[in-house]
Amino acid sequence: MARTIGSDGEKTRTTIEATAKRLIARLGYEAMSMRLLADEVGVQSAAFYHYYPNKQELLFSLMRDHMERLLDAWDYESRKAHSPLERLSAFIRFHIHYHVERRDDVHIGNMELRSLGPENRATIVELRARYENGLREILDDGLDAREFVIDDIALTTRAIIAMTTGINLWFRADDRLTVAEIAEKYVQMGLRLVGAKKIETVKTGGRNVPVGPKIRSF
Amino acid sequence: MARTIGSDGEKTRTTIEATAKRLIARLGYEAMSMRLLADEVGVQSAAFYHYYPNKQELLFSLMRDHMERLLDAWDYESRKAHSPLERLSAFIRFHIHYHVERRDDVHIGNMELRSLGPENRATIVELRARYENGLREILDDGLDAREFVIDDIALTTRAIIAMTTGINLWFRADDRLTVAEIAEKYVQMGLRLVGAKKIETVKTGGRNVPVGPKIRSF
DNA sequence: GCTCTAATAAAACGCACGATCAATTAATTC
DNA sequence: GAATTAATTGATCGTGCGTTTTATTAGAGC
Repeated sequence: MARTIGSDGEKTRTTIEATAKRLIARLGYEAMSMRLLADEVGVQSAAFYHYYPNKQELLFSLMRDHMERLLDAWDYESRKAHSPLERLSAFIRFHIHYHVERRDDVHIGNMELRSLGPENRATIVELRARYENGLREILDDGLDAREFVIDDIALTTRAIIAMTTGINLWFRADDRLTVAEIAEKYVQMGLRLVGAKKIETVKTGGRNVPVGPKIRSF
Repeated sequence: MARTIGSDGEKTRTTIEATAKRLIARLGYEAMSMRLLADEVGVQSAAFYHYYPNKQELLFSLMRDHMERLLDAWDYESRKAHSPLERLSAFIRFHIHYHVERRDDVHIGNMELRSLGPENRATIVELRARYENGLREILDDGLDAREFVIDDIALTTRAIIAMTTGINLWFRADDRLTVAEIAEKYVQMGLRLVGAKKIETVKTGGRNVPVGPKIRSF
């Protein structure tokens, strides 16, 4: 046998990517063999090399695509909020929702940096830094506007990223809290961390809109 | 050749453990071959099996020993502090110092859970939960004593653990801040997170001793 | 100094790995 | 409907894996 009936390159490529994500997230890149991947996809292992030159390139492609989608999504989302306080809340909500809903991507992004070659690793590290800078800018602006009280912006940035990303380590869909509830609790913790107070909001047309006068912490 | 001059079981065992830690932390468990390990230790790969039944048992042993040392160390350290506020500060300081000074152990503990078999994994997960409970109890007590304002103890516990453990992702010894300075900044962030205020302390005989009356947040 | 045990070397086992190659068939194009 | 291109198989390559077996030597105990 050779080409199979109903075979479709685009479909196979998509299946390979989805399956690889699942397997790498569960087993780790090194532990996922090309034979297992091919089995799960339902093709011979040689078919893979029609789509990628090698295993490493697949990993890199998955990680880079994830980071680019993440940056695009935040870029789009960040336009909706304006004051530093709103923007920080929006960032935390966005980060949590995006990460919890893409566990495999995020897990691979966090665990498999070391499985990348030096050049590929550098590319991903740079994309991560760019994402982190999105948060850093918010804290900077909030400090300038005297809305936040922050001792060390770099550390606070990392602390907020770490504590929110950490949710994936324990969150299960059948947890006592929904993602949205968890996100709100983390927004509160984040606001505490930067010395701001939680503002009251109402849902208006699917958006959270602040109520009452702007609160300054001092 | 067989047994070599000056060979000493205890010394070889120690070298194997130290080398394995280094290699697993850098390359990952799956990516570290027994031949490389043996090469770095300076023996033939067969010699390893005089000390461990297999590769998996080595990993489990490293992870379990690390967790037991961690629990013992905190058990000892925790006796020194008394009020919830002091205890939380002590926990954060301890956690950061211990983790930054044992990067390889911690990295393996965080990254290689999935490389363990189901039973071994369960054992380590239980030890981790026990450690986390140490922090949870502090938050519980602080809430009971009205010293802390916490919305959700479970989440706050995880947030503090995540943000402090995250330091290892970026800290380098030649950073602009020393470990001690970083620890103090995280203590402040931790206290903010639980709605407490940082207490002034003086160094007295190597210990941090609070100054002035106890501060209540309400 | 002999005996016993601890610590290793050297070689090899069977297997699974990532990757390649030639052959073959389905789908597409003209 | 022939020619071309896309998609895949099946077999195989060389390599490196974790582990085992056997033999051998160094050190410890009496």
